[in-house]
Amino acid sequence: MANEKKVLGVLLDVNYEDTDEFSQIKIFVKEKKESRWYYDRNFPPYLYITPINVAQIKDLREKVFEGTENFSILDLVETKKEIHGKQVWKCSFAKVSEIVQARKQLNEMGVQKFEYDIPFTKRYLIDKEVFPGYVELTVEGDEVKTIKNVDAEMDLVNGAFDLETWSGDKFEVGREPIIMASIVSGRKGEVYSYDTKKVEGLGLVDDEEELLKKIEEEINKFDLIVTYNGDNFDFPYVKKRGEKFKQDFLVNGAKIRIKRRGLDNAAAIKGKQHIDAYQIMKFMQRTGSVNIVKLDLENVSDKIFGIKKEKVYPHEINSAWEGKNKKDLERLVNYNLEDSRTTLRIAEDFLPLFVELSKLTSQTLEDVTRSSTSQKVEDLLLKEAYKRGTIAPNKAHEGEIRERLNRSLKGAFVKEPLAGLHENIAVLDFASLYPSLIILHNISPETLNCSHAECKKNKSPDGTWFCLKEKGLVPEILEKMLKQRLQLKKEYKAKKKKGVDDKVLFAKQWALKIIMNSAFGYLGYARARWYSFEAASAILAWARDYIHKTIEKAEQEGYEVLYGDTDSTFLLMKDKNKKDVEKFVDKVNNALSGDMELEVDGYYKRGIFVTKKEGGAAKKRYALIDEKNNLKIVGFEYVRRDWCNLAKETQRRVIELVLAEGKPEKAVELVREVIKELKSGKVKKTELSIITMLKRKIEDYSSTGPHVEAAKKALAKGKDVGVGSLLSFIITKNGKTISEKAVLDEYVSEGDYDADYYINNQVLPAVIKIMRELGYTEEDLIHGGKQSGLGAWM
DNA sequence: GCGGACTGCTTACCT
DNA sequence: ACAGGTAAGCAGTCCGCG
Repeated sequence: MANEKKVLGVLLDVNYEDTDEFSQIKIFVKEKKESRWYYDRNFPPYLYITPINVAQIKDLREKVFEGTENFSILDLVETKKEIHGKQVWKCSFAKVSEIVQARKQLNEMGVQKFEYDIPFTKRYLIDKEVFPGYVELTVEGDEVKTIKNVDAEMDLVNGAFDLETWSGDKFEVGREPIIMASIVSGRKGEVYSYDTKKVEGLGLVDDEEELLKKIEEEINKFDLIVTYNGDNFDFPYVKKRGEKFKQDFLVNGAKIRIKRRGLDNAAAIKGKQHIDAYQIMKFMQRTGSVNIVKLDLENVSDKIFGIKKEKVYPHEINSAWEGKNKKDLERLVNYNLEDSRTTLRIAEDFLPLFVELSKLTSQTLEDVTRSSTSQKVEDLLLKEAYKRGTIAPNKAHEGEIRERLNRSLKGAFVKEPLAGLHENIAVLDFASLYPSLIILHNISPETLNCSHAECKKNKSPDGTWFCLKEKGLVPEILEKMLKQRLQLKKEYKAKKKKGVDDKVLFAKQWALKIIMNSAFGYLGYARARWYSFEAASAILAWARDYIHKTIEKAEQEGYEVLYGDTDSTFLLMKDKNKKDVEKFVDKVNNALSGDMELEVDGYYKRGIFVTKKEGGAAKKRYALIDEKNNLKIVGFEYVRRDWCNLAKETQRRVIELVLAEGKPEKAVELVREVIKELKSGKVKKTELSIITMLKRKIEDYSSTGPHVEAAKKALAKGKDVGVGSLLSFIITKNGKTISEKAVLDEYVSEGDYDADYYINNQVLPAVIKIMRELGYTEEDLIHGGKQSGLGAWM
């Protein structure tokens, strides 16, 4: 074509808009010199149907084609695809809205429909087999003719902003003025305000309206705009304040859209990507990649970057801004700036991971930083299913979901440990157990109980079997991913040896790991398109089988098996050494298929398992120490946020004294010191706070524990405690029951705590379970018994 | 009327 | 709003106790 030209740039955003006649895809591409929208007017929305017979097709054509309904079918063509043994037809429409209309009509006609609820922009990326990132386009004017990804580094401008607002007596988005804002990009950082004093590093503008304009101007320069909770705070705030001044806050020439996303909001900006770093942190927390008690910027900065950050509390903001005290104003300016800096840093640290997740799932960064792991798995499956030419299963209706939820899966096997102190422990585990099982046994919804007699060889311990002739969708994808990840890990290690820490390589393998590890959960997730009770159940049955057999073999080799959970086996080495253990692992692996691999997770010189309250040894709770004296504490109070710091820290030190030094007498001494300290009334609030999440609305609790009662009291004082908030409370002296005594720590004065509670319900229980295994009783801890050693008694 | 045993509800953890 | 398995605290109730 004469007017065709090639364009290289970064595909940043995908949208669509309606003309009078049709819906058109528009994509935002950042080129070297300019950024602009291109349109694809040759991609109509569509769905699939399986008509019952020829008459029905004719009927569809006649009745519907001519627009006798409030929609018209653009095209109705036969495809080579099949579902449930029926021929599939592709039915296209001019507008997205017509699909919604047609769905009703098709229901009435009794025509089965598929893939009718895939968002149009998602559909586009799937069908074009393209993901957000570097692309090469051929265009004619503003029209996209072809699009494909090319391998190149993205060159985007990232920037963060953060608002400070006047702190009124009621917290409501947009209610009070914005009084300060910081904007950071690269090393550059600026803070703006008005109506206040001049201090170092603070730029002054005329008024709030000017401040809004300034923010608008600055963030328009960015491709990726980063905030911390901008979905629910910063963006809705500037939007509301803009409306108040009858001056819409515009980014890229468009208003900010606050979209509903499940139970949450998301602030979307056309042609740019809004990255909410708080959503990133929540995702990292959910997937267990980080474990931070509270996800405020101070904690995140400290725990992720090791940088302490000073907080300015809401009640300090107003007077600081008024500027009576220059120091306070400077503190506020610095706080505002550091919030943006930390925010940008979080985004830049984790963005490589999300870029890779975006490539895998073909979703924009905006989506991939906000979607759940199950959504990511589903996006990947939709994409890969399209490539294979298979039709995606429909989403289940509520009734079906309820039925699915009624069936519960039998889970993994957990061996009851041997309680007590143990020496020389080897921990073995299966590498990526569930993905390996899925690949090895070709477990997928569509390979279940196939009709070939010979596939019954591949029978799971719970009786179902999986096809051996055709590779299933899920195992096919996982196999590719597993191989790729192994390769990436190898490359990463090789580079690291040369002193290069390749963050992109690391992110690539990390993204694969996250998706692979979620595949099993996805199959058992009631709302999944590819839900399969039988597949999930078979995976678990095989997993139980493998760990049982591993334990059995170890015992045959003369090991005593201390403990095991799901994919791990703890061996007592006794007279055996590391070489023996490795030999045993090799032997097991030789008997296994190549897809399965048992590995040595680590060797530990000592470890402790404890006795449960009601007798028997506690599962999922233990502590280990290796040759280098690294402590690994699992499941105990120490790792739980709903125990106070004092109890947790005392427990850690007791474990350390017992495992590293073998000095229980010192532990007794320590505990007695702590008790004395508690009795003195001098222990600080920060040591006594217990953190518990309010998981539902207050009125929905049938049993109100301490955190609920503390929330009630706070609510009465006008504090906003909503579902999902982390409550930090203290057991005070006032009240009868523990719940009555519970008060949020911000309302408690230093020294007002129930020492008996903290001794008997926090410190002692956390510590006695360890000491009991060494023969100590609660009495010994309180009164300092056994200091002279056991010998004196015996 | 009191204390221990037990139950149900609740949360956070492990793999 | 990915799965099940697990421990344990707290509130409330039951039970036995002349």
